[in-house]
Amino acid sequence: MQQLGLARSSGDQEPDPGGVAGGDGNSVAPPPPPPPAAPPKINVSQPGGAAPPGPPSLAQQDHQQKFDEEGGVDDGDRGGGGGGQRWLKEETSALIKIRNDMDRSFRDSPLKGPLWAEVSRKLAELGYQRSSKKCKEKFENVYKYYKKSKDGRAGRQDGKSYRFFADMEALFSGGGGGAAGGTAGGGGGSPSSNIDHHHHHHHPDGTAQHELVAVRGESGQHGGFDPASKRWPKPEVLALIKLRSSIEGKFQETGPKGPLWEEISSGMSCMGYSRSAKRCKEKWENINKYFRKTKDSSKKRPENSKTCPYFHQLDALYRKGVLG
DNA sequence: TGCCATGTGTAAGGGTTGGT
DNA sequence: ACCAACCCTTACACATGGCA
Repeated sequence: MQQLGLARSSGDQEPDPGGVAGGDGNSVAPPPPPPPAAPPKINVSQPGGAAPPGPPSLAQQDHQQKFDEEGGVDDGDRGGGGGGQRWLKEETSALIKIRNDMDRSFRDSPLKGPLWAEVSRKLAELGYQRSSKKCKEKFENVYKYYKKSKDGRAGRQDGKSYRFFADMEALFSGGGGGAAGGTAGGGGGSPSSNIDHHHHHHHPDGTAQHELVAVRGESGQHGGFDPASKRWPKPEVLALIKLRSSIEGKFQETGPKGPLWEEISSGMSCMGYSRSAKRCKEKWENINKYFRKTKDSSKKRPENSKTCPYFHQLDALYRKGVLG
């Protein structure tokens, strides 16, 4: 998740990405008025102001500072005074439930920031003060443990003993998302996108084509195609590369390129992928950008590198002179 | 005007660190 | 072992500026 560090350094505007959408964190989705009830905030594990782990780097310090400011003002992650960083069991369960209830929104919205602000707000209504960032972070960590347990990579032999396993299972295994609106499973937030939810893509606007794509568009690492997601599944990228390189000759000719991208878009459409000419062009530019970047920087790129999966395709095409 | 390169902001995945 | 917090990296969409 987080490129939090980076995001912070630049936008620091608040751990909360929602900033973009208009307001959260500092300004974004201002946390609602403090809940009537005083937060339980019993979790005090780090007396007297939880010292940041380890020697903070400059960036860290900066972050820490901002974070403190933030915490002090609106989100107050540490309740009444101090260091209460640890999440209570009930608190975590509440978080999971809220996230579960909002699953639909998480899947449909490309911007999660405001949604985490909403989660934070709902949590506050229950008396737990946690910033949107903390909610997001906590959920991601819970998800990591859940996934680890599920994969049997947990420390214990009985991986499924993770205390919140059941809660998470309810959310991801199909039973949960229910409350959120029908489609179970998928999950949308960050972590959930990682889960196998190929069959749950009934986007409100879901067209037959989307369904088709959902079936064929399984990207290796990111699961199925999600209409709500802008991400290009690997097969789709490969299709684009194939189409684009097949008419490279036309691109070499002078003249407007727009029609060519329209042609590619149509070709994509024939293959079951719905992408506008503009998107195709944009994606093409991006993958080439990454390709060049990767090629320039990583002379030591491992053959089986998982990143930039189309590296070899592009590399081969450039070598052959198909592209140029 | 269209293309291209570059910058920015955000999302997401994986991993690490240090305290409990 | 669990957990909170953080770091790093990749990927994407969108905006912008330079250039032919």
